[in-house]
Amino acid sequence: MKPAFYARPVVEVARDLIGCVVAHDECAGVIVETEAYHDSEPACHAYVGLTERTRVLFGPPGRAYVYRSYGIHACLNAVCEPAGVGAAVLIRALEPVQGLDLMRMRRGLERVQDLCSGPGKLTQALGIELVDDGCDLSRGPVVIERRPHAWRDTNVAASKRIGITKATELPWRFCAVGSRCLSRPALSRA
DNA sequence: CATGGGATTGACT
DNA sequence: GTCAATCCCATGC
Repeated sequence: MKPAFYARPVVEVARDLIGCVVAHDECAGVIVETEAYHDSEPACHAYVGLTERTRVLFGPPGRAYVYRSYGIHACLNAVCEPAGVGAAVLIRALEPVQGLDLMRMRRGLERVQDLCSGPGKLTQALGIELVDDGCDLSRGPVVIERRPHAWRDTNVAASKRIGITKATELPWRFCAVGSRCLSRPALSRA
């Protein structure tokens, strides 16, 4: 999608990205899980202000923000809101739709539900790495495309974000209800 | 320049 | 359920 899609409140974009398609290097999957992050809350990398790492986060919307997690995994985000605001949507899980065998090779696993059911898994499956940080999501190499017709009316559930220690109460995680490719079930306990 | 902490995953008890 | 792997980056001396 074009930058205008991302130049809106990050929580809205996180919900609207469910059902859209991420594509890179002959592989593609439908987004079934996202989380919103905003520089006003301490779980967001941009909370510390403008640094070399957060430069892309504070830049124009519609770019990829890719960072290394736990020294091992790469995680993919879509930068949102106008330039000057540090906000992004973390892509947490996909349902694979193209390039399944290449994904299996990169992951070393066979089952479809093991290929992209987590933020570190999907970047490995699609071959997304830190070199993709800052790339234009409407031009590539990493591309996000609008929802296929079959995903037009997907039911979306909101819940608390996963794996963070700060601002844990915000209901900024969004899941496609019923998907078998989520990193964790959609409904968190109470 | 040294240090500590992750927006995680997979293997193991 | 627990825990190590591993590197980037922000912070503090």
